[in-house]
Amino acid sequence: MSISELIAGIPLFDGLPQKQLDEVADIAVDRPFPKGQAVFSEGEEASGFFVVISGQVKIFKLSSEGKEQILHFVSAGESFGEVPMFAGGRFPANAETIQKSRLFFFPRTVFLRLIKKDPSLAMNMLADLSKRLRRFTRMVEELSLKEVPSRLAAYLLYLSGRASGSGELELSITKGQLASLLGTIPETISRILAKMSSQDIIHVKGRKISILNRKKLEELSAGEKLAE
Amino acid sequence: MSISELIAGIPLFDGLPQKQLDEVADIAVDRPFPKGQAVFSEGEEASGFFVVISGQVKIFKLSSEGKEQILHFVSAGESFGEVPMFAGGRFPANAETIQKSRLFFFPRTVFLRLIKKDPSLAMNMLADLSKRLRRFTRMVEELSLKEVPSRLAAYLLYLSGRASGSGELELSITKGQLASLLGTIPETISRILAKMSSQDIIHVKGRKISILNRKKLEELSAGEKLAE
DNA sequence: CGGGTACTTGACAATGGTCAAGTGTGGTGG
DNA sequence: CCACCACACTTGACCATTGTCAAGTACCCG
Repeated sequence: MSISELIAGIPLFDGLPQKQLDEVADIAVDRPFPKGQAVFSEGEEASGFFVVISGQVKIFKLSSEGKEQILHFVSAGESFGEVPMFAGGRFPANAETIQKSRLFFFPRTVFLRLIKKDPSLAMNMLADLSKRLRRFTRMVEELSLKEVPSRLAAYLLYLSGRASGSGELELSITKGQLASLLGTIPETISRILAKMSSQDIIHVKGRKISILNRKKLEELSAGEKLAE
Repeated sequence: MSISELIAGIPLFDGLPQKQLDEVADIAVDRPFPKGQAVFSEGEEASGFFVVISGQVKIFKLSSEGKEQILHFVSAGESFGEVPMFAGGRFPANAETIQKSRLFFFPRTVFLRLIKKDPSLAMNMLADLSKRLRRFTRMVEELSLKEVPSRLAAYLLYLSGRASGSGELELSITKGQLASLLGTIPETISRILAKMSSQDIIHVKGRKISILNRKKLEELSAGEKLAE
């Protein structure tokens, strides 16, 4: 598949005229990454941003003691690292591949020129950043207003929403990473999954989870307490 | 002061040519609000966004039990409610004045037209949204990786940074609101301030706080524990 | 001066993190 | 093909942090 075709398939560039797409394709730098490699680190000078063509990248913050809070996972078609392009300066978080990945890198200055010329590209980026702000809004809400069982329930419902079929879903990440995404630790996830299992709300088999009682999950996600 | 002059003083519109400024001024709706009035609520259909001309607005989320997490305070010159303009749909949080305020309202469709025509306005909005994303990133980090004394220390340092003179600062909000901004409750704030006082790190007199030991505060903000 | 709100303080409970000691399980090399 | 190792995961005991509830004090505004 040519670079041009790949670019055309990226939501961020959706709806752009062919001429613009070609210009974008011209400045893309194709970069392969092995699994588990840092793409950039917090505080590093930002010279551009990335789009995931294949694979998966995690964006995270580290505490002084090394505990990590995952902000989100970036999958094929999604971009990351644009914030410093507009806000200026440095990356506000760390990025690391969790699978063998292929990324396109877009140098800052060249890309800025494109945006300044093309309002529709700017509109796409505005929509993208706005959606991300909304996700963060929800994330802050969940971290501060909900306890872990609620967050986990919400996440399972979210996964099942975009999964195939009924209540069968498979985690694409380890439970440790799930814990970090929900702002907690693997032990807590283990305990809560065990509790949910024993109450026949879900059934867990390795990384496969089936939802047995969706209504109960929804109640939990809305703030109801998980019984002992 | 004319609407035009007020518009010209808003950072979001900084650097726009006079012609654009006039167009923006033409669509602004001048709206006064008394103290403590809702501007919009979460989930409401968004028909535009707001800029604070004077006064102060709090943006917050509510849990199912009514506990509130303040996302930020918006002061003169700053805007809020733009997310649904680009992401579509509804407001992701609540907005309420905490002082008698004067707001300008910009209807969505008209403003979108302006942006689509003018890349420099789009660039300003991109910079604005990016800065906000960065603040949220830090907020998520603090909520999940730091304990309350660290968050409070960081906030005091942040205030003293933008305050006049040395270590003298005055809270512009109640301690209850401060608690909600830091993702906790007034009692906890009380206790930690008392502890910091007794260790001569700060001195508290009503809403006036003096920093006596900045180094210690910086250590706390970096994750060090507050002694008993 | 009164009344409401903000704030403080104490006793208590619980959520969830830490530490430690396991139990799988998948992948690699012998 | 199997043994072994590393790593993910589980489970238990413990405890720190922080939220809840209750009561009382200070303070501002009319």
